[in-house]
Amino acid sequence: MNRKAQAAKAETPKQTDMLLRQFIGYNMKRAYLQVQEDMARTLEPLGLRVGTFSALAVIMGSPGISQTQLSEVLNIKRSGVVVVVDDLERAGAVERKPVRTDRRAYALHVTQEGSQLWKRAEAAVQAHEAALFTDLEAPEQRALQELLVRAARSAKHTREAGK
Amino acid sequence: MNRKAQAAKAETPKQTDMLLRQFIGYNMKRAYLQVQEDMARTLEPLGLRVGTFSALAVIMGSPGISQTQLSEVLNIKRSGVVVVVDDLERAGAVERKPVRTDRRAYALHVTQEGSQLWKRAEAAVQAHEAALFTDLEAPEQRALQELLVRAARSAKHTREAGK
DNA sequence: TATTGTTATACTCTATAACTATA
DNA sequence: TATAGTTATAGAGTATAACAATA
Repeated sequence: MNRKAQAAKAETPKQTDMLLRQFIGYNMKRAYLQVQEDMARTLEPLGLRVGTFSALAVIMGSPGISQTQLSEVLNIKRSGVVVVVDDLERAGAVERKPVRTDRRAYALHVTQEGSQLWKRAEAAVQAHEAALFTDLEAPEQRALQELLVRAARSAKHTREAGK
Repeated sequence: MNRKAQAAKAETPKQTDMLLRQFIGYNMKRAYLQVQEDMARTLEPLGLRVGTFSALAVIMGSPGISQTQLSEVLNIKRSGVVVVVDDLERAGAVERKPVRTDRRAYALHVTQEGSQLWKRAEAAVQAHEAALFTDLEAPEQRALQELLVRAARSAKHTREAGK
């Protein structure tokens, strides 16, 4: 890229998206995409993607959970869970154990290897988020957390009420 | 779904994702996905998707913008812009006008029809966000807005510094 | 040589639908 | 009949790479 093009690029951020900035949804999208891209890069060296990282976390926190339950927590379809669990099982992080009371279902468990992987991944993401949000004071980060949770809940309620 | 399954589903929200809730990125994702789904439904009757809505807004705010500039604002590749602009042009909302000084480029302009479409879409999304976030007081909504903008900026700075 | 818009192609994530084996 | 997991397939959104026209 030549000097002229670089200069033009540097000038671009003069808010050509002014009409969009008024929308919470738009700002959510921009913030999310920024963060998610970095998240993926942080997890890659550990052999995880955002989806497998999330699944590993849920199975860690709820040993014995079924794939159907996992699909509800992660808000994806059962068919999508198969791929994610296949991936984690191939990596030796998770096991499908038979359920005595229901031979159709699997109980998902994190292996010892998976447990260690989780610890490393959790620490990596914690460190990464700490670095990522240095421009926000700790109370501001907590405020953001709370507002995001409440916004998601509000949106969910509104949708479910409007059926 | 029978009664037993419904009961099980109703019980599910006992925070099996506890280990994920600590991460801002996770809460951003959940909130964003909730909102984006509703956004898409709001725009559908107007013949718009989230991507074409955003592009229309930017072209409204920056008449004569080129496709390359648009790709930078929207954070997508030039090849992706072609599809979006094709869509808006087919709908009669946007025109590609030749640029005298550069015969390779197009200057994008919103037609009168497109301008009216934008007004309807803007009002629809405003109304929808107002309904969606009723659980948040107006000052909280503003605080969320500001924190999202700063979080995105912080993440961007961190990434660019870490090259 | 570099850039604009374009096309063709591929990849990721997710959804839908049909299937099996159990319940 | 209904459910758990699976498979095959398709769609949306985006990326990469190569191209013609123009700078």
